[in-house]
Amino acid sequence: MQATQDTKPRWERRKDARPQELLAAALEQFVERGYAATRLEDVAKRAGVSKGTLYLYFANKEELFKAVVRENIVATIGEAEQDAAAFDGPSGELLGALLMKWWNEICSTPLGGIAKLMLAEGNNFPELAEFYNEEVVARGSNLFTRALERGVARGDFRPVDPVVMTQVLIAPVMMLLMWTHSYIPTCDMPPVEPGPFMATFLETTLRGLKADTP
Amino acid sequence: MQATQDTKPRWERRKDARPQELLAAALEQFVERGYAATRLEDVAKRAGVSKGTLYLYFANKEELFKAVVRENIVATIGEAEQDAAAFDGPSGELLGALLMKWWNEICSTPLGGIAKLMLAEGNNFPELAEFYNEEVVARGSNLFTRALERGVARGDFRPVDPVVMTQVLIAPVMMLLMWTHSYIPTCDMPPVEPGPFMATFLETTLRGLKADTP
Amino acid sequence: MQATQDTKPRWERRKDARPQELLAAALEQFVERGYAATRLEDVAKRAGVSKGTLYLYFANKEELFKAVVRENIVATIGEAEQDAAAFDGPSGELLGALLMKWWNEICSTPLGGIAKLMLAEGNNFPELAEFYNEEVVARGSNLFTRALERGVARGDFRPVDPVVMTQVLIAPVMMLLMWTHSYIPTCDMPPVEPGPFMATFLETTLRGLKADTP
Amino acid sequence: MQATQDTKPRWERRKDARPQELLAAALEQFVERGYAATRLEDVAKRAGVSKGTLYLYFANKEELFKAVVRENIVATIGEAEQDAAAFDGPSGELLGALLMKWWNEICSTPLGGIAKLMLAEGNNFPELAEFYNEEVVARGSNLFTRALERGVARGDFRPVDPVVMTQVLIAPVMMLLMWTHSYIPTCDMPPVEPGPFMATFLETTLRGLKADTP
DNA sequence: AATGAATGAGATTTCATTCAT
DNA sequence: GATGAATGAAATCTCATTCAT
Repeated sequence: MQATQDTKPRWERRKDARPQELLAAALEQFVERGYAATRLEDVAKRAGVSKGTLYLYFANKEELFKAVVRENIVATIGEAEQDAAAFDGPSGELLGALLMKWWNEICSTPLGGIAKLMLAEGNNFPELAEFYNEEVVARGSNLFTRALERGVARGDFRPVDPVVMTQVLIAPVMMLLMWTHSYIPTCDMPPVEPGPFMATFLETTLRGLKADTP
Repeated sequence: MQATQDTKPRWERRKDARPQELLAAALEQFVERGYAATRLEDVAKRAGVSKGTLYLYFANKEELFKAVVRENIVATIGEAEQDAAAFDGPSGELLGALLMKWWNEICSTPLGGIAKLMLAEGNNFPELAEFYNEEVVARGSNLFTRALERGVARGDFRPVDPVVMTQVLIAPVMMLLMWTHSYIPTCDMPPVEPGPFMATFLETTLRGLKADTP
Repeated sequence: MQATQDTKPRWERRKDARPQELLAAALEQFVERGYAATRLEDVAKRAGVSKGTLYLYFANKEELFKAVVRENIVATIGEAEQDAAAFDGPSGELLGALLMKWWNEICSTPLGGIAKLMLAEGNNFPELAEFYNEEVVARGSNLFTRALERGVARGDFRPVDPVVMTQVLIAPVMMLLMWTHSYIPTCDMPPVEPGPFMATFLETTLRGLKADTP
Repeated sequence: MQATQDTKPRWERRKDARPQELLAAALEQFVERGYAATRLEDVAKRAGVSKGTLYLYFANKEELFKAVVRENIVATIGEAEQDAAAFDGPSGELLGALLMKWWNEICSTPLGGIAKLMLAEGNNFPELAEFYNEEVVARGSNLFTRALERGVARGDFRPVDPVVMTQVLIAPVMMLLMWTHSYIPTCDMPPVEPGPFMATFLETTLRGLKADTP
């Protein structure tokens, strides 16, 4: 099992691994510096290759970025969709679970930096914005909207507009993400601590959503 | 004519008048394109002057940006501090008033674009970030934290950590601001509408903050 | 008259002259190296300016090239059109005059290098080819075709297809142009000498065109 | 099977076979795109081998090009030299036959593209130009010059300078070749059609060459 | 012999900043 | 004070050539 069944010569295994290494380096660099400010040479240097090598695998900066998104984010959304469909219990719990999973598996990881970046630079790169909205934002929002509809239908929640409420729910987490990936940590501000923030937010919001008891 | 009621020497009055136009143009351009992507040539064109003229009044791009912030945002915060100190009534109302004022007078105006920009690009320009935190973020947050402390002290609110709760309160408005100034409006997503968003958010949060009734 | 009526300061006169200097440098460089092999840095160096300066006057390499063509060639064609319209005499003379003028004023000058370049590289730059055909080739060919039609109509020439004959007439001059602007002069081949070539060609062709005498 | 009727050692036979495919691919690519614009990767792809393989057979791009010329053009010239020596008849016919053969067997085939390319890019690649002139241009021109000398000596042609007249004869065919392999066919110009062009050219030129009848 | 991943010099283009007028 | 022409460093992308396997 641990003995190598891999019969390929080393350099060929290297070739297979190369795109992953480049994508990892690109993710780090994009998150650290943003899209426009990321120089492909730095991505290359981080991956330990030359500028030219990047172009063997990705046609240009834009395609590199899209590949990072596809590789890292799109996949995760599918899982969450299945989790939500399978859930059976009070809607407050479903909502809390979705939000925590979203936070823990995407927002708090380097991937969160991608979301920040899109919000920050989407205006200047319309094609990327469109791509990101279709592949990520639209599908992600849906998850929460459906959970809210379920909650209202079951009487778990007071009646709210599920689309607007989705935005209200998403906003604090997105903002926590923005702060986490922004200059804030390096400043003398009282730092935003994800644990207490999420707890306070959830407690407050789920209380605020609860159906009025007569 | 040459007698001056204005105590400033003449060249300084001139120096006072011209920068206003430059700052207005710079604000618009920074909001539209972000800090890094703003070309000084476009700022100059918008102000109807030459590129060189900008350098007569501002040492470089960074100083121009700082001047924009000082000119537009710092002043407004003082007012709000006074309003809050003078308020006498239920803390829920105070909080709601502060949040709405913040939204209406800053976030929803072009100035909101500056906040977005700092969040988005602060990492790449640490000196700007530090400046902005000291002059804007720190003083602004304080307002909300004190209102929360007042509410808890008066028994208007259930006991919460006022610093964390400040972050939870600020987050959705900041996020609304991000969305308002981002690519979202141009996409096929259901648009985020400030009115319903703020209403839903306030209703939900103030309910969630209310002291438990025995 | 020779005292300067020009009231502009020197640098401003320089500004007006600048585009001309750049176009002259570009013409030389394009002719010497071809379109693709011309580096804008070399054009700049030849004009004694920096790379960036070129972009103050021409949006990119393609526009620079088009400007060279417009500035130098398009104008000359208009003149020839008027000359031809005004001509009154035997068609053989008209044809000879047109061919000699074409050779003397365009083909044998650096401008001939542009024609060579288009023939050589047009395939790789379709937009340039289209531009050049519309502005130069189409209008130029017309001149000869009309002169041939006139000659046949007047009985100066035996009946020939004027379009095909235009091509046959143009071909040797074009080829002389190609040779003149090609590597040939630097080789140990017997050089092609324009004077005898044109004389021999005209003599032969005009004899061949003459209407049969009964 | 292993007994060889072929006297060459085995590795040399192999080395003989493979290059043919590479040369064919290189010819096509050079003709299609020119020398400088031809990427060795495309040549390799066309030949169905890897880029590295090219370097096993040809030291570099330049040697590859020379091999293409040797392989395809140099051989053909020898044949024509023999045909001309054996010809017995009126010099007009000989000249016509040589020109038509040249057109049909070289110029109108892909090989014509090589001639175009040399004329177009020779300036930028002096070593190639020298090589091409020695191997191709000099020997080719000779054929026509000798036929003209023969015609003048026999009284078939009026007295002309055979070297200059060679250039005048060659020029239209070369030009037809240039047009055939240039952007012209793709333009809205009246296309140059080889059949009528050659007929018109030959008719006109042979008439123009004919000795004056007393 | 054959591969194809990797390299790095070099080309076009952009833009904050300077400075002669 | 005001101008805007000029600069040159830096970013993206290309491709002939090399070399480990």
